[in-house]
Amino acid sequence: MVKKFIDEESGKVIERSVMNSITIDCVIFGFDKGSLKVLLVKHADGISKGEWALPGGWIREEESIDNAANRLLKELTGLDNIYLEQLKAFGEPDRFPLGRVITIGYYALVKIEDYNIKAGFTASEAKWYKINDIPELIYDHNIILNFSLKHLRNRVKQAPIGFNLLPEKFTLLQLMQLYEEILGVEMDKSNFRRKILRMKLLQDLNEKQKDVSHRAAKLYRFDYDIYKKLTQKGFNFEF
Amino acid sequence: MVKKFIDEESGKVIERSVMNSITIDCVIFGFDKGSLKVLLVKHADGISKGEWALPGGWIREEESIDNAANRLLKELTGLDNIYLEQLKAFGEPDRFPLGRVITIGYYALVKIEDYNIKAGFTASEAKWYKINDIPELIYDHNIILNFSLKHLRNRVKQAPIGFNLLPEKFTLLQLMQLYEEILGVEMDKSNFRRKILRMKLLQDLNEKQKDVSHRAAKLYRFDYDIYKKLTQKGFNFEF
DNA sequence: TCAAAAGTGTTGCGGATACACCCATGT
DNA sequence: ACATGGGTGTATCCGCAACACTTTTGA
Repeated sequence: MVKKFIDEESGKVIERSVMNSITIDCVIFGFDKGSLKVLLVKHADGISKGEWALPGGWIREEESIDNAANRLLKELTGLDNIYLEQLKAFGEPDRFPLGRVITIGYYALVKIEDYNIKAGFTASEAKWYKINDIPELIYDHNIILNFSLKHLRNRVKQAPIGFNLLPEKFTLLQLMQLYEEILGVEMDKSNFRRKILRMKLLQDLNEKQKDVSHRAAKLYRFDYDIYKKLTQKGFNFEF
Repeated sequence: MVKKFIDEESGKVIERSVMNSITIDCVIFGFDKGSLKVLLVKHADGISKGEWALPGGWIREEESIDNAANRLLKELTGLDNIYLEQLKAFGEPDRFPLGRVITIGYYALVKIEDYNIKAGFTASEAKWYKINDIPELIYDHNIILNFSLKHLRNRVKQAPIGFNLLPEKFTLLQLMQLYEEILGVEMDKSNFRRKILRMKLLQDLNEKQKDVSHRAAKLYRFDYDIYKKLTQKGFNFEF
C-alpha cells in the first residue's frame, strides 16, 4: 500500500508506504440457547478471501469514530440503537500484511432475535460462532476477540450491560444463565434472586411465561431510568 | 493540513485534507505531598503556542503504538520502565482544528521523585498540576484527562497499580492517603490496615522511617511476584 | 403422579464499619 | 507534657454461600 505524495516544501514527488491508516473492527456479541456467540463474516475477496474475520470497515472523513462504528453496525446487522463501546486501538506494525494499518476495536451487545428478524446483511456470509468454537481469524482478529471477551467479563460485573443480550422481557433464571455463561461459573438460584432483586433495578411486569412445560416464571424488564437515578445517588452496580 | 496526493489510477494530482493521521497523548499521573498531579507541557510554537496541553507526539512507522507511547514517555520524562496503559482512541472529526487527526490516549503512573532526579525534559516548559487545578487545555485534552481520571479511579480499585505512584518503600498510611486522594473518600486507618495486610501483597521490610517527628512507621514494599502467584491461583485484587 | 423449573426460608461465617484505646518519639 | 502519627482490639451489622424445602404446571 505505497502512496505517492507531493512534498509541500520541495515540491518533489515522494513515495511512502501509508502510515496512519485506520479501520474499525467490531466484536458483536449475542446470546442464544444458553451460549454466548460472536458474529463473524467470511471475506468475499481480497487477500484474505474465504477466511473468517471480525466485521469492520473504514472511517469516513466527516464522522467520529463512534459514529463510524454505529454506521458499520447498522450496515452489517440492520440494527440501530445498539449497545456499543470502544475497546481500544490495536497497532502492531505488522498486524496487517500490506501496510501499516491501525484498527480501533469496538464491541457490541445485541439481542440475537432482533438480528434474525431484520437481517440486513448483505455480505457473502455471516455466522454466529460460539465463544468456545471460534475459528482462526485473519490478521490479529483473534487477539482482538480475546481482549474483548476479557473486557466483557469484567464489564458485566461492573455495570448492568448484560441485559442488552437478553430479550426485552426475561426471567430471573435466564438472566442468571447469562451471567453463568459469560463468567463461566455456576451460581445458586436462590442467592442470585435475592442479590439481583435487592438492587431494585428490575421492573416486575406482572406477566408470566407462556408455552413452557413447567411452572411459568415471572417476567422482568431492566429499568434504565431507575438505574440512572440510583447511579446519581451514588449507587454502584457490582456483581 | 491539506496534502497533495497522486491518484494511483488516474495519475492526477489531487488535494485532500489528510484523513487518518494519528497521534498519541499521555496523561502522566504523579503523587506528591498528598496530592494527585498530572504533568502538562506548554506548547512552544505552532497554532497553540503558549497553551497548556497533554504531552504527546507522533507514531513512527515501524513501531507499535505501545512502543511509541513508551518512547515518548522516555523522551519526556527521562524515565524508563513506567506503568503505562492505553486508554482508548479519541476521534471527533473536529477535535483538531487543522485536519482530521485521531489521537490514542495513554495514561502513565510515575514515582514523582524519580522524575525530579532524572529530569530529562527538554521542552520549553512542563509542570505538575494538581488534579483539582487543571487549566484549560488545547483541543479535546480536557476530555481525555477527565476520561483518564475516571478510568484511574476504577482501575485502582481492581488492580494493585497505585503502588506505581509511591516510592519503592512506603508506609501503610502513605498508601491509604494515596487511595483517599485518588478516590476522594475518607478511610478508617485501622480497617485499611487489616484489609490491605490480609491480602498478603506487601512485604514487610523490617525497616522504619527516619527523621520524622513522631513514632516511626514500618516500611513496606509491594511484592509483584506474590501478586502474580496469587493471581494465577484465582486471587482478585479488589478494593 | 412424576419431572422440571419456580420460588421461599434458614443458618453460619467472614468481611466491613465504627469506634475506643494504647504506644513511641520529637519538640 | 503534649502533639502527632503508629498501631491494636472489639462489638455490631450485613451480605453471601450452602442447602433444604415448598409450589406450580404440563406431560
